[in-house]
Amino acid sequence: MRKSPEITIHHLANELKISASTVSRALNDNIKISEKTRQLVRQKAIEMGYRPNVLAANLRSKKTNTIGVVVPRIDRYFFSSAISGIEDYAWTKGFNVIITQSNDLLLKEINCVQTLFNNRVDGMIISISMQTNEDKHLRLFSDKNIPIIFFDRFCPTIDCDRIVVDDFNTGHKITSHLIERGCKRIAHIAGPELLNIYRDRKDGYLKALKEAGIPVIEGYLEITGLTKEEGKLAFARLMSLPNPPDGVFCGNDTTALSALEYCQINNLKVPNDVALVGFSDEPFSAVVTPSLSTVKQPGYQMGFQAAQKIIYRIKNSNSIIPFEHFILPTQLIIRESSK
Amino acid sequence: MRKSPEITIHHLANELKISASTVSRALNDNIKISEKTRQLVRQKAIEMGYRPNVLAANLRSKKTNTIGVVVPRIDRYFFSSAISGIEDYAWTKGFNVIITQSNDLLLKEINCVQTLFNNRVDGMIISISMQTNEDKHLRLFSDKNIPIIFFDRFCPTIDCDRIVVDDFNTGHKITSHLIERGCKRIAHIAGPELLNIYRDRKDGYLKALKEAGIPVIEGYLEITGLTKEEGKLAFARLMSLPNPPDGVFCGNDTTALSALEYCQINNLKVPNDVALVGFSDEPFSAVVTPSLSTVKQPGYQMGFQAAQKIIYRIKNSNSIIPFEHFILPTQLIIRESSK
DNA sequence: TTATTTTGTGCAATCGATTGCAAATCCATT
DNA sequence: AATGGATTTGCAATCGATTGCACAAAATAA
Repeated sequence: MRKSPEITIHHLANELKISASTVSRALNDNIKISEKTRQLVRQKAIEMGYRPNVLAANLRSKKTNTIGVVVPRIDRYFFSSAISGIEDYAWTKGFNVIITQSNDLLLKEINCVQTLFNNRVDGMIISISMQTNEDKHLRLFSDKNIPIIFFDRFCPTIDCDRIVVDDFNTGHKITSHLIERGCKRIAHIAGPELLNIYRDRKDGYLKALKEAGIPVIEGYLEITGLTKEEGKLAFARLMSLPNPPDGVFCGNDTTALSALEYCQINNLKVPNDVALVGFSDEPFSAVVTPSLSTVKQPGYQMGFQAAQKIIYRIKNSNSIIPFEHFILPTQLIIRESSK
Repeated sequence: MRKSPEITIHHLANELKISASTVSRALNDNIKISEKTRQLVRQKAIEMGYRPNVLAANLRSKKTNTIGVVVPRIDRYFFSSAISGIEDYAWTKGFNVIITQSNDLLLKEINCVQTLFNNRVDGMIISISMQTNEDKHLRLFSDKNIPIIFFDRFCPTIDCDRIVVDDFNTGHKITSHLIERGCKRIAHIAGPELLNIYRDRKDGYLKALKEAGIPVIEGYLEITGLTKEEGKLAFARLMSLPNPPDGVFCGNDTTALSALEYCQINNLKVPNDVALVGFSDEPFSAVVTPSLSTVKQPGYQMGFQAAQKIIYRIKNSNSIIPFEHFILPTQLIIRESSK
């Protein structure tokens, strides 16, 4: 294990017979340094294989050039594509990205946030867990004016930037679509009331029904955790009602898929016996049979934009920028399951 | 913007009328500190809301408690689940994870590695890009004895730990399976020769044919980038041969899916006209019609294990541990497309 | 030539924690 | 009470870069 002497600005300074401060300034393109010495230092730095010690610089400048990310699960397509967007933009600005996952557990989320805080990330991009019903951990950041940006799932009691899709109107759009295609009895498998996204989708559903003069039938609204299993059970309950629905708006693609599987097993024709619409446009939705109508959420863009916004805030932390709530459009994709 | 005075060990020291060194040691459970003062310091730290400055500690100790990860794309299920595994384990050991993606470009990969190096990660877990045909950037790490662990796709010229699946035997297994089910003319859509995984799969394919005494037919081996588009073209070429195959081993599930789509459009029955097997068990593979035979790769476990190994190495950097090549088993999942 | 700017560099403190070595304290033993 | 040894604690240097302020050098003006 041969020791490689790590080159510091002091080594450069010695070689060039100038002070370390000058070296530091030269490397940072400080205007007070003459072009001549700047070149000299540059040259020497390359020659000696100098590499700046990020840690020391961070300690002094109290910046880490790092943004923290908390998502429920990394391996879900919507989130991984958002992360991809975050990483791609952060990259261009020389920022690092630390990823953590909450597994949709409040306790783990608190832990993640705490870790990011301790590691002094310059900002945090977060999509909260299904259990998050408190905001104490998030205040760690907001109290210290460290930027937070929520994407998709947000905590309403924290005042900061948000990037979401228009879940309300999308829920409305989906329901209207089912009505237009002739469905008379439309049910909805919703997610936890706690989360804005599921609440909004449900409200959009209710509004569309109301506008069309369709009464909400007892038992047509299922509130679940939107897992495969819960979806299957909820759909089974719906279909064994005395008057089962002929159209179901599923809270996500996973539950729509379980519904599809239930139909296959029970010999129900989709969309003729019951039409189905999901949410998120998972990679499988386009390729199942029948293909699944769903809503495309711009995951990558949301991540990209969140990164843009947070880095902008970090770089302009002295100026007061009013918080913004970005609402990105969704795209209803009508496929076989509701044609 | 009210300034919150950041508490340091010096503040604690002042309050307790002891030295900062004692505080530091007490907080780090140094044995030379009496139980009494240890408790006192602990108490005070909580009371004053002390939080250690990770940056300062890192600077001094030359450790960052961070591992860097480079994957071709974050939003591919195999990789995102591997990352999930890495994150889950690293979490338990108090390590952070910095994620970067190469987008399967050598240049970007070099950049990623450089950044991780500059940020002084304690170790790097990497799956190389499709273009990687040099190792200079990787030597940055190996030359300085900073641990590298490859997973899935590795660079053969760098001597270090690897975690891979047995692509050769899996390729063999897939091909044998096609032979056993009665296929007489078996083609293979392979990936770039550069990558071990694709080369091994192809060699397994060839070996199985040889063992069965089946000659390799001219034009039955397509080498592609394994994208959806290239897959479709390659499959089309195969099917328009004078003597088209009745079984195709596709290099991954994406190309298997394009094959499936081609068959649907061209009215070919799967598996009767042509049987298909993919690789990776993407989420969509189980739910397409017909469902896709494929191979399950333990992405999560590979990530988890890579994290275990690298953290072990980091914590035992003074001792010499011989490099290991872990070969994890795969699971052939036979579904409708090759039944 | 002298006075006044402008421009370029250096000094030394600082960021917050860690650590080798020395010094101080404690307790037991003679 | 004095000595010896074990146990605790403090001093001060260190990690490597940044930065306010002072000062020197060069350029300009008087």
